[in-house]
Amino acid sequence: MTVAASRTLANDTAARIVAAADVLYYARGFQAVGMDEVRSAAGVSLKKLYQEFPSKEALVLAVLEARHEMWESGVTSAVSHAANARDGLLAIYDYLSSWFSDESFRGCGFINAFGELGTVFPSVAEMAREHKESFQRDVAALVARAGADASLAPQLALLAEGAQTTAAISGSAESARHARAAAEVLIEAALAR
Amino acid sequence: MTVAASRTLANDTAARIVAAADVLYYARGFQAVGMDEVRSAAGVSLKKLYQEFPSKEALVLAVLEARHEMWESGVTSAVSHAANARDGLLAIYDYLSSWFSDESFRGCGFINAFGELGTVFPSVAEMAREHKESFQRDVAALVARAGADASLAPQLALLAEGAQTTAAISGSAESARHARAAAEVLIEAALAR
DNA sequence: TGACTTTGAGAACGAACGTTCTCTAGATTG
DNA sequence: CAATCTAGAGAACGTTCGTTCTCAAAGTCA
Repeated sequence: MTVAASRTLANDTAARIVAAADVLYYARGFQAVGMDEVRSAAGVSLKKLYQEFPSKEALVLAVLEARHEMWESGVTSAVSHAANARDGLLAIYDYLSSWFSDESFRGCGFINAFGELGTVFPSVAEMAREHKESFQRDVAALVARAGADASLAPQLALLAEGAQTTAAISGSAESARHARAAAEVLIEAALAR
Repeated sequence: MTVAASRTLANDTAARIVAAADVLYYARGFQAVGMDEVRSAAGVSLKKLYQEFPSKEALVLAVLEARHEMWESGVTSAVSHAANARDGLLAIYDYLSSWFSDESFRGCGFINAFGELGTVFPSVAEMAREHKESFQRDVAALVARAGADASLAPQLALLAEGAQTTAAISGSAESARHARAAAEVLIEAALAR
């Protein structure tokens, strides 16, 4: 077996483990899902699992990393289909709306991870912080492109954050509509100034 | 010992247990704190602990109940010192700001509980839902008193929710300022219509 | 083929947790 | 005082979990 092939195989295995763990962790919480259940869902031996991820903490971090990339590419894709920066900002809330409508939606995985593991694994808290900062930067870039004052960005981000937790707890996707409506008012006011 | 005295004693004991558990649960998470640690912090025997709360689930629910009442009275007090309904709405964000500045602040306890225990204890998920609905009603009542359209209420609530999670993860209280600034714009726009 | 390495299945281990049980010392009551 | 009840301290129990270890089967290569 060539080096390239073995690396691909290893990545495939790791990706399969991460995908299985992500579904379980997100649906039921990190502490409620044991390594043995991940092993079973991923169809892999416990030895291989610990070979790819030397501890549960490492696996959790890999899952969050993958989740961050999924989020980032989802937002980027939604924004890129908009005609201009203003519509791009609003597209974020449409993206949220479709996410909230997904049957498996259970809030922001990073907020959940922060609350559950933030104190026991500081690395998890830091990863959540990085994820949120990354989103803030994305919004700030769009706000700048739209020609609005920079203070608009954290306000729009707050609406997105609030919509996520509200949708999770209420079980309804309507918070995305409310967030979008509020964002429209804030953007209009910022552009009129 | 009279019936009244024994009831008071029982309530004192229960309140002490709840207060100790609240501090521990909020600071470190529910699953990270065992019954024995609660027992030790409350200075009570394990037998008495289980006599007051027959299970950890019951204790968690009592802690959330107490947290809800603290939140409710804090908001009510902050709002009541405002000159009018509009200022009352803004006072909510000032209240959040002072809460975020507290060293022990670690996000909304209900959001944390929902993420950590929502799937294993449906009663916890329902309690979080009730808490958030209660807040929505409070905001809606203020919005009505201010004479603004009812659609403003969920928008203002989203800002408050977003500020809480953002403050928790970022470790900064500035999200309360951003939320307040956005709320001012939304309220002004709603009243001008 | 035959020696050696790798792998998978799952048993095993040590720790932690929620909950219950035991035992003893002190309080209560007739 | 003697008999009975209560309550506290913590041992014990059964389970779960993260992690490691065992052992036999399969694969590799000279």
